Amino acid sequence: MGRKSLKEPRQKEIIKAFYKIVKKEGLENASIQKIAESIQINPSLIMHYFRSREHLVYGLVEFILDRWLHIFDVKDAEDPMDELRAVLDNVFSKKWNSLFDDGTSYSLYSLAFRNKTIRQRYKHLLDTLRQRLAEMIAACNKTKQLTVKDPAAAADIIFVLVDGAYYYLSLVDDKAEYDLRLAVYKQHALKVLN
Amino acid sequence: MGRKSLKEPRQKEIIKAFYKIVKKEGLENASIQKIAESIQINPSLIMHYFRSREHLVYGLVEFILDRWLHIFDVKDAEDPMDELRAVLDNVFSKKWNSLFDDGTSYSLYSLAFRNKTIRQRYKHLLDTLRQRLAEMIAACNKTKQLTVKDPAAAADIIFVLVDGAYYYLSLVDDKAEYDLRLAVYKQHALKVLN
DNA sequence: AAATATATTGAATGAACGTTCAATATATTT
DNA sequence: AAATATATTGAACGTTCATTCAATATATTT
Repeated sequence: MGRKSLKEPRQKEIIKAFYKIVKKEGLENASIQKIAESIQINPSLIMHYFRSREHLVYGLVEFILDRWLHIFDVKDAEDPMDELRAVLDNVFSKKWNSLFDDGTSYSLYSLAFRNKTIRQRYKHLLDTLRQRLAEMIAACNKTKQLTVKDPAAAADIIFVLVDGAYYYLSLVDDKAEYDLRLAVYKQHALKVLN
Repeated sequence: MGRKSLKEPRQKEIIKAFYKIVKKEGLENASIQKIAESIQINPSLIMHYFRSREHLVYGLVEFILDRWLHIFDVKDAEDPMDELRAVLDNVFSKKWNSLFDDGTSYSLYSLAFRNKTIRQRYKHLLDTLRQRLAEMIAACNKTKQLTVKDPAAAADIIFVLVDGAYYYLSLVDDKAEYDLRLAVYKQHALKVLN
C-alpha cells in the first residue's frame, strides 16, 4: 500500500546532476545545494534518497566505475580475435574521452586512499577489467590466433600502458600530438600480444 | 631598514604542515584553520604569506612537483649506464612511496583539469622528466652501451609504464604481490631499452 | 473515502569556511 | 631613541555547508 517508490530513477537523476557539476566545478565544490538547484528540487530531497553526502559520492563512484565496463561493449563476433581488436580499439580511442572526465576520475580515485569502501570498489573494478581482457586473450590462444604465454600478465601490462598513457595524454592539448601518441601506445600494447 | 623577512622559511613551514594534513584528511578537508592550529600560528599569518588558499595550493603543487626530480638524484658515475640503472632503480623502488603520498598526488593532479596554472606546471614537469631520461639514454648510446633508436620515445614509454604501474599498485595492499608486480613492470621497462 | 506509504517542501540548525582589517609586537637601521 | 619594515595576533565578517525535522502533498490500496 501507499505511493510507488521513485527511488531508483530519482537517485540516478541526482547522480547525473552531481556528475555534471563535478565536471564543471570539481568534486569539492559540488554541494548538495548546487545539485538540488540544478534540477530544481529541494536539497532535503537529496538527503532523503542518499543519507549523506558520503553516500552520494558512493553513488557517483558506482556510476563512473560502471562506465569502465563499456569498453567491452563490442559486437559479438565468431572470431575472438576480432572481439579483442575491437576492445583494444575502444580502449585506445576517443571513446575513452567521451566516457570519462579526467578531472572527475582522478578526484574520485584519490578518495580511495582515505576510504576503504571506495578503495575496494576501485580495486575490484581494475581486477575485473584485467581478468576479462585476459579471458579474451586466452580465447585467441585457444583458436591458435595468438600464442601468449601468460594471458593474465599480458592483460595486466596492457592496462598498465592504458592507465599510464592517459595520465600523460590528459594534459596534451594538441590534437595531432594526442592522436600520434595514442597510436604509439596502442602499438606497444599490441606488441605485448606477439 | 625594518625587520628581516621570514617569508621563505615560514612559507615552507606552512606548506609542509599543509601537506601533512592533506595526507591525513584530504585536500578538501585541509583548511587554513587546521594548518594554523597544527603549527600553532594564527590563521591570518597564512593569509599574510599566501594571499589566498588558491596560492597555498600552488605552493603545495610546487613542493610536490619538485620531489619528482629527486628520482634523478644518483651518484655521479663515469659510466652513464650505471647512472641510468640507478635512476630506474629509484623509479621502480620503495623510494617512490617515501617521496609521494598517492592520495595527495591524485588530488592535486585532478586540479590540473580546472586550473590552467597547475595544468601547465604538471605538463612541464612530465616533459622535463621524459627529456632528462631521454638524455641519459642518449648518453648510453654514445658509449655504445645501448643502441636505442629513439631515446625520446623510449623514455616516454618508460614513464607511461611508471605512471600506469603506480596507478594499479597504489591499490595493492599485499607487500609480496606489490614487490612482484613492481619487478615485472621494471623488467618491461628495461626491455624497452634493448 | 479512509488508510497509508512515499514524495517533496521549507525552515532552521550550528559549524566551519576563507578572508578582512586594524592593532600590536618585534627586529633592524639610522 | 626614533623610524620603519615585517611578523603576528585577534576579532569580526558574511557565506556556504551538510544535516535535521516537522509539515504538507500525492499516489496507491483497501
